[in-house]
Amino acid sequence: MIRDARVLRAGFVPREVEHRDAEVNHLSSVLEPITNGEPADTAIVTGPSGAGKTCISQFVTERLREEVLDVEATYVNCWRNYTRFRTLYQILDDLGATIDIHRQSTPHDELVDRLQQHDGPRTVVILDEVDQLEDPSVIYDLHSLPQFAIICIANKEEELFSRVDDRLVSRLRSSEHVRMDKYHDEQLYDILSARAKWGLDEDVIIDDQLYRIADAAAGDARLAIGILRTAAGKADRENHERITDDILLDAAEDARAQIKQKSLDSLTPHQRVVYDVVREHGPVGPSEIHERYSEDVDDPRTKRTIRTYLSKMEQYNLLEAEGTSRDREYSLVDSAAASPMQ
DNA sequence: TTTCCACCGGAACTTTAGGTAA
DNA sequence: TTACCTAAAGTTCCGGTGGAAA
Repeated sequence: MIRDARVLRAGFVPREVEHRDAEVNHLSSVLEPITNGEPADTAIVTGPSGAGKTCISQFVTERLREEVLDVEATYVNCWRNYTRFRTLYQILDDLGATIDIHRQSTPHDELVDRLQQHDGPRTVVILDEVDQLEDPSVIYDLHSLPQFAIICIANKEEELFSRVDDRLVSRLRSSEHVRMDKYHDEQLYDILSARAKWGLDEDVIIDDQLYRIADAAAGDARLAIGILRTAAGKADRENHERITDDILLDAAEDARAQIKQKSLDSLTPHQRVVYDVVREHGPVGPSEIHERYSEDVDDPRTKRTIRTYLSKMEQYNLLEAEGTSRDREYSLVDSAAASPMQ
């Protein structure tokens, strides 16, 4: 049933990108100077989740590396590498320059120095989910190094700009912006159809089912491909010749649950207790959350720390807050209710 | 309209934990 | 072993905001 599982994986970069010609050309033109050995401008790629931001950034970078011999590329997910240290470390690690760097005893400045001294080929640095950085000054660090071309990927440019200081805002505003919208259902259908063509045997899934996945994913290509992957995997395990409607229904729920579980796995034990309090008692106010949380753990953190946890979980789209002041209440985000499979 | 107070989040400070070097 | 260094996590303090009550 599954002809090529790679095609259905989340991080797969296709040979051809569907419906993003303008954005691909725009980003390619920003990186163009690199082909002549000159420094390139910083690019900012913005758009909603699943709009193909990471995909086109990697696609353009890959294509550049095919054209030019002396170009390196490195990818950093700033959600997982959210501190300045981890981001810089990840880049140095990709360049093979971290042998004698240690997490606790190497100062930040030494990592920047190390990057400055990097005398290898010009390097494209893709900073994905850059709005998740705790300390965005790392963008400034990289911006000042001409041998690195930076692609900053974020959901909303306002959120990115609101978190950086003035000197960086003025620099980023003069950067090239590539703005991307959600995919339409027809476009999502084309993407799914191409993935199904290369990844699955013939007649495993019918057009109507692909349209329903596109509809349920509501413009999010990552979710759409996730549903297709989950459905194909389940049908394969259960020895079906084709994907049935029941399998598709389950896959839509599973794909959403997997995305949520990924966020839950990144929580610390204390954060998890806070999440569970909201899950069991929400909608619930901050005072009650702290009260119940304090009953459930041996060494409770302060209210201020809990506020930081809550705000982090809001960013992860695990919780949502209503009200602005004394009427503030937190509850779980019900992602499944957003766009159920028909 | 004023006052009270829960809540938010920035800034500065402290504690913790892991690593180095003598 | 110990003194010292650093990043990360947590705490304290405090000004701003906005809903509720006087």
